[in-house]
Amino acid sequence: MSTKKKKGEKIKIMQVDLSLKMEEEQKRRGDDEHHEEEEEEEEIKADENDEGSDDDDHNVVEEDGEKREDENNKEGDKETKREVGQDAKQEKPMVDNIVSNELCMLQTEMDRMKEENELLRKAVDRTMKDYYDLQMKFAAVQKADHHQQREPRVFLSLGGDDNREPKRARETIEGDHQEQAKPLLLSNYRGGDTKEAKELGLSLSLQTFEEPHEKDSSMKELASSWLTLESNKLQAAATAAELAGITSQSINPANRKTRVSVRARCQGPTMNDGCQWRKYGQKVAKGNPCPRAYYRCTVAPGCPVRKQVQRCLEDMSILITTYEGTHNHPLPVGATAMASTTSAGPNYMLMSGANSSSTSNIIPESFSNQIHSSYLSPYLLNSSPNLPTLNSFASSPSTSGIFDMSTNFQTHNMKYQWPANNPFSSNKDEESSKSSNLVVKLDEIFMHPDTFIRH
DNA sequence: CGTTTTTGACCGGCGC
DNA sequence: GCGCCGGTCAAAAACG
Ligand SMILES: [Zn+2]
Repeated sequence: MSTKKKKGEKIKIMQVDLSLKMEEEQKRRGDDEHHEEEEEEEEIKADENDEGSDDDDHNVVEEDGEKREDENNKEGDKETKREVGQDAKQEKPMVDNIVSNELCMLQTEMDRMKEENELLRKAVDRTMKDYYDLQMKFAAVQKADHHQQREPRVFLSLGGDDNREPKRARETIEGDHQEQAKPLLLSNYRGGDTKEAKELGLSLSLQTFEEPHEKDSSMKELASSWLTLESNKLQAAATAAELAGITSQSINPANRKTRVSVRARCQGPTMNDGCQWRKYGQKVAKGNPCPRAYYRCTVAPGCPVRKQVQRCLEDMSILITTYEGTHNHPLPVGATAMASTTSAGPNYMLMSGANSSSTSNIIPESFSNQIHSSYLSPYLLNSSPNLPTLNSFASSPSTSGIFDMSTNFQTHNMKYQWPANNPFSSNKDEESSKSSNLVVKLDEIFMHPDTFIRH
């Protein structure tokens, strides 16, 4: 394959590193007011996770609800304030003064916070806009000089062979990411040395292969982007991407192949992404003792989408799944976002800076096993499907931050063991609980992670 | 009995 | 041209 790519096909890898610090910052500040109260609950939950880790669904649902409440809290502030005020009035005169003083202070404080919050929010919006503009420009530039690759890197998403060179590249590149990702989300992150930090991401990579003769035409339409949004927006984004992908499909039927490779911790032979697949072949790859399995989408008769699944040879618990092509049909309800990722290909290319080829995309097992993406989910549709802007749920380091399910890494001894129950230690769970909340925002797309990948 | 998996044959690209 | 290799086909087997 590698040879193929080198020669016959041109691969453009565009990497946009989006860290959106602003957003994160804002988020943190904005949410802190509420999180402080909830942190305890979260931790408790984390503990629960420790013991019975298999009730992912359950937890997710709960946490999801929680999360929404959390979001609502901002609006609820006013009410809260008033209520407090009323309460104060009912207090005895003695205390009254003190209380009212405190109240005033608190109120002013709150107002201040609100203002700040708004400012930050605006900042975020601005940033997003800017980013989008940049993205567009980038696309334009890409158009213009697609012959001179900016950061052309050839990588393969699968196969033992491609782990060599790309790996280096990834490491260097990811070095940057880590530094960003770490501060961003993992404030409590402790495990980290570089290697581990690498895993921070749930990054998804997409490659576009252009048929030689189609280079020019297809190139024009291609824009690769990484975007990160607030996690709840991610859904919308994903959906948008899906929809976009589908529509564009009809217009522009797969004249280019997209590839998405996903790494997930998964014990089963394949991860259940909600799509229907028929196995049509199996081969042992050269460098890897583990056989590679080839599947074809059977959801619709003529669907060209294929996927290949192979265990990572470095860590057998990791399953590398590479999706290729674009579905010619809507995905079934309950299909994984991953499975649909390819549909985003035509419009948005996601590239993991880290270049997927080797390690960038890792999704916790539970995650990979039960992600529903709900194509056409009402929730998703609500969120604002038309933003042209968007992002891919599966993108970059920043996203990875968002999904940050990666935080935890432990010893290296856990190869081959990915216990049904949470194998990891407590502090990790702390983190995971937090991240799970984040993840939950993506609810239908991602599920609460119970295991994590480390490398 | 229809569908999926298994598995060796087959094919095309590529390097030598 | 030959052999290697990744990928696919398809007949047979397994499955439900
Ligand atoms: Zn399909």
